Amino acid sequence: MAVTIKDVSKDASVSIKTVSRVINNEANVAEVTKNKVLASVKKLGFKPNKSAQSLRSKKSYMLALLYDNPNKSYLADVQSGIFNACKNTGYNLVIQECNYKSSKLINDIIQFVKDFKIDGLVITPPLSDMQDFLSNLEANKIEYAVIAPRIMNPDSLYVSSNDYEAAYNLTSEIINHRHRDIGFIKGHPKHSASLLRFNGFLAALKKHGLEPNEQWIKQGNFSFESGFDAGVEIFESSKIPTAIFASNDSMAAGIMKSAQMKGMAVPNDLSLTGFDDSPIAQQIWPALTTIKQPVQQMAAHAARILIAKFDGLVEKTKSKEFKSELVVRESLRLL
Amino acid sequence: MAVTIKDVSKDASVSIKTVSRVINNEANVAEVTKNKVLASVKKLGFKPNKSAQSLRSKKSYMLALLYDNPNKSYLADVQSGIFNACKNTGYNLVIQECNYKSSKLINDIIQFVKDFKIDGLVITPPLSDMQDFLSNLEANKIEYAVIAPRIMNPDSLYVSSNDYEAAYNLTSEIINHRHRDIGFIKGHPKHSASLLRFNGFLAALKKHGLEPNEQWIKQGNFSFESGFDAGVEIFESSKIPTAIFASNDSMAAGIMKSAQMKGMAVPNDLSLTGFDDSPIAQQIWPALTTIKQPVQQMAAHAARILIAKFDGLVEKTKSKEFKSELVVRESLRLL
DNA sequence: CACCCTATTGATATCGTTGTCAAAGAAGAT
DNA sequence: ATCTTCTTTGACAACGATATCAATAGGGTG
Repeated sequence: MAVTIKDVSKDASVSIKTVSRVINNEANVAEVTKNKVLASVKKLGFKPNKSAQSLRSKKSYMLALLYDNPNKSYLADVQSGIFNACKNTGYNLVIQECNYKSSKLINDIIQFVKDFKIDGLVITPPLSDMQDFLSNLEANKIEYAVIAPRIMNPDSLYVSSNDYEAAYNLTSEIINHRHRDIGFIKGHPKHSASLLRFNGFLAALKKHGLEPNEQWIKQGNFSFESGFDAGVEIFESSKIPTAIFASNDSMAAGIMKSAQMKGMAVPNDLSLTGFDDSPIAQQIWPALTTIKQPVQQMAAHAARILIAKFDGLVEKTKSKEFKSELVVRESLRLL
Repeated sequence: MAVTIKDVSKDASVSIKTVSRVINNEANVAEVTKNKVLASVKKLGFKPNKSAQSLRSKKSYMLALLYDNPNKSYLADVQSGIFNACKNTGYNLVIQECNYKSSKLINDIIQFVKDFKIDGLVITPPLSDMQDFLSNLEANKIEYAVIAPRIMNPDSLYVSSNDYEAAYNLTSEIINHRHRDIGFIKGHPKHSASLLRFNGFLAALKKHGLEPNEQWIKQGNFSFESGFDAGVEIFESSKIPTAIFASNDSMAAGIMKSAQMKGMAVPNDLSLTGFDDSPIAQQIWPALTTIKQPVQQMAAHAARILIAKFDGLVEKTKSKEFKSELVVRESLRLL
């Protein structure tokens, strides 16, 4: 039989309510009493029963991760980050796959949150950019934190990265390698990061007095296949760029495959850069020059600010922008 | 306020205990009563409160996935499979990363299961092959199902795949492409699949009257890097094989990278095959000939047999071996 | 010194289920 | 017709925590 609050109260010779006060860090408990109780808690190895707490307090101690993202590596990192943040907080994570195109989405999610009494949601792109979805959550008083949203409302909980700046820097790096004819593969149109990366790219071109060439700018969706298709199209153009900036690594890998199938060698015939520093960046040859994002840390932070929002025990934490860094590998060469 | 069992009991004019009986599918409820209750349940949209159930019945309705596996894609598939199996069963999944080398492992896990009152564990390789770990779980009366264990105890819950047979077939396919000099990269030594695949390879060689060449047989650990290193070593040999069978796709990708760095082209200078049909198999060029395993389905089945074991409601399900299939792509060529 | 206020503590109700046990009725045995 | 057994049902306790509210003690104020 496990140790209950009753055992602790007996051992510490106080009422169960006082024990409850101590473990919930409530105000107005005398220091002596508190220490006495804490000693008993430790001595007996008491752990509050989650179900009982949950039943009485109407909290589930569960977060849910909402995603509609085919990128397994990204998802794994996000999950892993959240799990780390949850450790020792008493919170747990459930994972909910969504379809961002579904018209029932918002109702399904509200139902899901109600059914499982989820305390809060961590929301990843592209869901994090669907304003009506988010306002709907708010209208239903559902707590959430978003990862990489388009609009960073200072009142809301979010984590973001400096996509614009990073894309600007990466583009500058390409230009510094004397490339002038640079293609660009856009990311998923619903992800705010796509626009930020594209704008960073355009700004860097402008800064260096270069004009974007529409023929070399293709719409992708962050998938390997979309990169491959974009590559095929670009290589059919009359003139071929000397470098291509793909908005993520999977698409860069897709382009590389299409280039190799055309008989072109990277980086000799074509320089290539990605974004995210996902595992594939190093698993192809030549390895990709890319931008490394602290995805795990971002996800962990999202979970932390969310928990902090509704859990008095936890230290308050704020929304934050994370910095990413340039990783130089072989896929980009000096012209 | 949510609908409770009390509301249903009023609506159906029966006692709460009878409602409880119906929702738990207990015996000895008259058909008429049952239907009456079910009608009320549906009408009111009643969902039992998990916390209350859990508190009273001492079940958590939670499974845990134990893993120590660096392969994100594999892990994502396993998770996804389990989540699918959990849907509509009322069970949930928590994920617990482990370190199979840790001496505290078993104690940590037992503590974890006790703390969270986990109903059952789904265990992936290499943990699924640690006999003392598993016996220890049994001694502590912890329910578990293993994925791809070395020893398939008919009394235990497991799912497996036909690794031996698949490796045999894939090797035969290589030999049918007229290769005689075939290298092999072993998988992680603690994974039972590694041995099965290697044995399947050896058996096929033998069947076709070929001798394995020790120089071309390298120990890997399923990681990209280990494949890369094995490739580097092999290509330093006096004689180079015409084909290499890597025990998984990541290692095959590693070999491909090392080959390309040496200036060798796949499949012209070297044929290459993988195993698992993970995303990377198609994200490199040329795409890998490999073995497709139904990982998601296997994981889902593992969850189902586990739930069936301790949940009377769910249909009984048995341990099962899944069949994998050969996927022919460009990385293997006819000599 | 009487009064009020605040800090501290505890007794008991409560959350929404399932478990225990007994009662009532139906069916079968003698 | 009576006794036994089985099926069906419900009243109420219990799970282990938090919430409510009242009681007590100590300190400050006029």
